[in-house]
Amino acid sequence: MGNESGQSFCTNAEWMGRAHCDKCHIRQLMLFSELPDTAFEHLLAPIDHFLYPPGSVLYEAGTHKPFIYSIRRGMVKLVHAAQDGSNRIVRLLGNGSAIGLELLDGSKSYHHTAIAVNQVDLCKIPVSTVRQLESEHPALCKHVGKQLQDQLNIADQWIVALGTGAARQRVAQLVLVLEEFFSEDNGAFILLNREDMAAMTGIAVETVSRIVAEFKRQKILYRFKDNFYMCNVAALQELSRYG
Amino acid sequence: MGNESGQSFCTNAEWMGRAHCDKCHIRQLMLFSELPDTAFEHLLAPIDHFLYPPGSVLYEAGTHKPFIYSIRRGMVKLVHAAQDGSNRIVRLLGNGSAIGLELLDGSKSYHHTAIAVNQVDLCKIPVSTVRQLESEHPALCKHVGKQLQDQLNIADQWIVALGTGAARQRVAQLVLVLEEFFSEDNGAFILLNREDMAAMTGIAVETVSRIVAEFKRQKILYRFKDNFYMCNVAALQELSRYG
DNA sequence: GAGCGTCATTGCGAATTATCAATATTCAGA
DNA sequence: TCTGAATATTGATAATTCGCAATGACGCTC
Repeated sequence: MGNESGQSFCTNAEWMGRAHCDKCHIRQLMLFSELPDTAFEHLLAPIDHFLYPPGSVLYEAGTHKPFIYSIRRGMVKLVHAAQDGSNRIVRLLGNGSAIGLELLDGSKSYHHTAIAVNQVDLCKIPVSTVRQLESEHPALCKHVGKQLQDQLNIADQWIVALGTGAARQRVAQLVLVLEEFFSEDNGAFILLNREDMAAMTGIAVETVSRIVAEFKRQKILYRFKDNFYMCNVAALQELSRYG
Repeated sequence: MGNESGQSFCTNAEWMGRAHCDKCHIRQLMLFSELPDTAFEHLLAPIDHFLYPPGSVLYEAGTHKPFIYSIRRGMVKLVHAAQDGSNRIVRLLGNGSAIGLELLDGSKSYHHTAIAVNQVDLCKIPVSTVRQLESEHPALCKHVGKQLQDQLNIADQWIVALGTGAARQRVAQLVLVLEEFFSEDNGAFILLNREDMAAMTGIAVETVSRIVAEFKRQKILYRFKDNFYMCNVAALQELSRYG
């Protein structure tokens, strides 16, 4: 159960400039979808746009910087660190998700540590800006609510799929989650390292490795290119149900 | 892992009359806290007030009735039923929590089955009423967001505390959760039955029973009265960390 | 291409947990 | 108080999973 996670604390984020929300080509996916272009004309604090390399720590649990983040592209893991040094991945979020929303609800600090899994492209939004926009555009409040509801759905799925059943079932479910939410256009997805997979399912690293290796031998899971994999969805669904 | 759950579908709810939100003595705890008394003057659809006996099914996953529920008193479990007949308890909610909020986000049906654990006193609020109030009082939207954030926090805690570690640790955490969130004024709390405890932790019923019995022998957990128990919090915290 | 560090895989014995079956306890009614 | 049904506890054994250590695979640098 213990995974020490030697995640290096590199925050060599590359600043990509001020965000131009009014011209953002993916705004319909983001937190500010449906706000009028004019909403961004009088912002008191700037929204910055960053590119983080894999492994970057976006923020740490217990700290407080007055920013929330909207993920344009890439995968972020929300990690809960236990006192004994082990850590559990609570949630995996991708394109269009907003993180750090607990700050909007009055929380003094972030509830998790957020770490970039691959290269992450995001906008860093001051809490004050969100509040300003919320007061001028009450509709934004609904979008925040929608984000929360989405994350609640993901958390529930996590509990049900990754927290129930034997190890083989959980790993099968995990691969299905990766396939469903994080596959690229070509249908391939990043297979996380075994340590992360263990931290997501609550299973020992070696056990995860054994099961993944088994899936590979059975050709249920196979490498597509680099660290991208593809899988036999039907076979995994069968496994996830009946072991 | 398989628990068939012979939960009887009894919905012998006792109607307690129309709710008078403007005079509700616990409104500050509820979804409509901080709305002015006048907010309730022109409601198009009525808010009803019910008392449900233990075991009542408030609603079932996949169905849709246009109501959300605000729990005034009592404990409700949100259950996810798997195809194989087993079921997992995703969340336990009590006084002041609102359930069925997924309907506000456009979901066509409830995401879980909601079952009263003990006697539950709640208000049944038409979705249309919430929408009406939201449009007249944008502040309500924030309260819905707060409810969602609260539930997300609970779900995260569930993942971390009840989904990680060995069986003994999980059961210890579960008892601590019951103690923290559901103890009465006298500090005692209902110890759920073993089947429910198993469905919350993802552990076999017999294993849960063994561990609970062990706790009782060690006087870490002891009966206070009827089905109310008290526990040694420090000892359980120790156990939850180091097995 | 050799050397090196990191991560994945595998073997193996120990510890934990599931599962089936039997026994005890509790609780609601009669 | 007695009785039967539902729950809880316990025993025994099989299956799974853990945890440690060894080995293998891969990428990177020199």
